[in-house]
Amino acid sequence: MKQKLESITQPDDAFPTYDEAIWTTVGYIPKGKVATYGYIAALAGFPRTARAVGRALSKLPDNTTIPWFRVINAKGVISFPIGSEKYGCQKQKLLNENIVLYNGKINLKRYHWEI
DNA sequence: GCGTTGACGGCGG
DNA sequence: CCCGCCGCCAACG
Repeated sequence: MKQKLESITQPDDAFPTYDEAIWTTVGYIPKGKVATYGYIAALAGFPRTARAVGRALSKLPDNTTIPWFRVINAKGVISFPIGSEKYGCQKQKLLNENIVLYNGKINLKRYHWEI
């Protein structure tokens, strides 16, 4: 993985596959910060593919080191059914980084990652 | 090729 | 602020 930050903004076939591009980009989200699906898609070089980002993340193995839990939707909400195991898992990982939810929502003004 | 399916986004009501 | 509708787009059957 020799890709550097600059390649995030200028992807041009910098990655072999769409999934690789997404996973790598997600890996750049700093601890304590979050990013929306659409934002990740744009940085990876595939604007308007927010939905596909979720699909790509769903392919990750359970033991992955990629911080998939730092990706939330544009409303600042975890994109899993409230109360589901996945939901609780993601919420816990975020809390571990001091990212708090207020009424189920994360304050994007405060926690969203900006390049 | 075509219709369906999502860990989505934005806008209007 | 909370829906709901519609647009988007990569997989999958």
